[in-house]
Amino acid sequence: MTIIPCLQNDELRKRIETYSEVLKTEAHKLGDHGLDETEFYNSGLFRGAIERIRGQFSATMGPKREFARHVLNYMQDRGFITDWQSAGEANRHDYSVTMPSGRIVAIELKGCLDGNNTNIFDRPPQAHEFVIWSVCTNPGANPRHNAWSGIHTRLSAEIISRQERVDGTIIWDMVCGTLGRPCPKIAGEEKPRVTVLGPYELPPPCIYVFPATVPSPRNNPHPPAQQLGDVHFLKALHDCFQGHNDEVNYVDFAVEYRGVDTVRKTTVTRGGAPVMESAPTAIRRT
DNA sequence: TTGGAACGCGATGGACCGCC
DNA sequence: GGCGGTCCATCGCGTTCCAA
Repeated sequence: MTIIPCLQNDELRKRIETYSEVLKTEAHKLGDHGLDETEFYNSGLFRGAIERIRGQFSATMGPKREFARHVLNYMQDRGFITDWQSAGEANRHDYSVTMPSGRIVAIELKGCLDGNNTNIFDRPPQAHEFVIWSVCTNPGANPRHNAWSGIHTRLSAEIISRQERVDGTIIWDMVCGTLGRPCPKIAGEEKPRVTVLGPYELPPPCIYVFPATVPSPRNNPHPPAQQLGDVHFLKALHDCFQGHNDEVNYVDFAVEYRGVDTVRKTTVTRGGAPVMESAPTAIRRT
């Protein structure tokens, strides 16, 4: 068992690696820069161009917000949520959602979860629920690495060290269910659970439910994960997009002191069985 | 010694804001 | 409206640490 059912497309990964090698060795033949091979690779032109393209991809939030807008409108149209609005640039979170129960949910949109940026979040004081939603638009990314890195390496350490509660994480985007990232949850189904939503054809989301309280070595060393129904937005998303109960992931963190270190053990349970468990790993914060 | 995990940093673009 | 500065976002990579 693994932390997330889907996996990196191995063929695509190999093709990316092969192509990037070609690009590195043949790039001087492209364009009209007028440099010979040695001059080209010494000029910084190649490195600069690569960084510029990468930055353009990284900084483009448009398609991610478009995806979230489609999903939230769909949920609102069907009564799973009452209302939603963009939180605006002044706020640290991206969306504020009102549930039929009246609860206010703050949603923070993130990328692939691997990287220090995952740790940049603030739970707004008015939120009854706070959810982090990973929208990874890179079909070549490794979902298993990113899910584990995000939940254990980044979020668990941040939740514990900053005492900031996160109710859950969603790993689900427009690449899910495409050829680049086929969804094992619906593979082989006679009638695949696909929701057609604007330009997207979406399998059920991958949902991770976190504890209701922040773990603390002395007072609260091992709080259990909440039930899905405790986090209204996650339950609504699960129901709206045809999730099965045995597909929901429950995450808990056990913390303790070991010498000068605070260590945490992250456990992910799905379908009643542990699917991933870390060793007790120290939180390093300088 | 080596390989992998953890995590901070670098390079860049986009959004916003104030000033002219 | 255009320009420049600032802040914050992204992902990949480098460094450090530790277990095998």
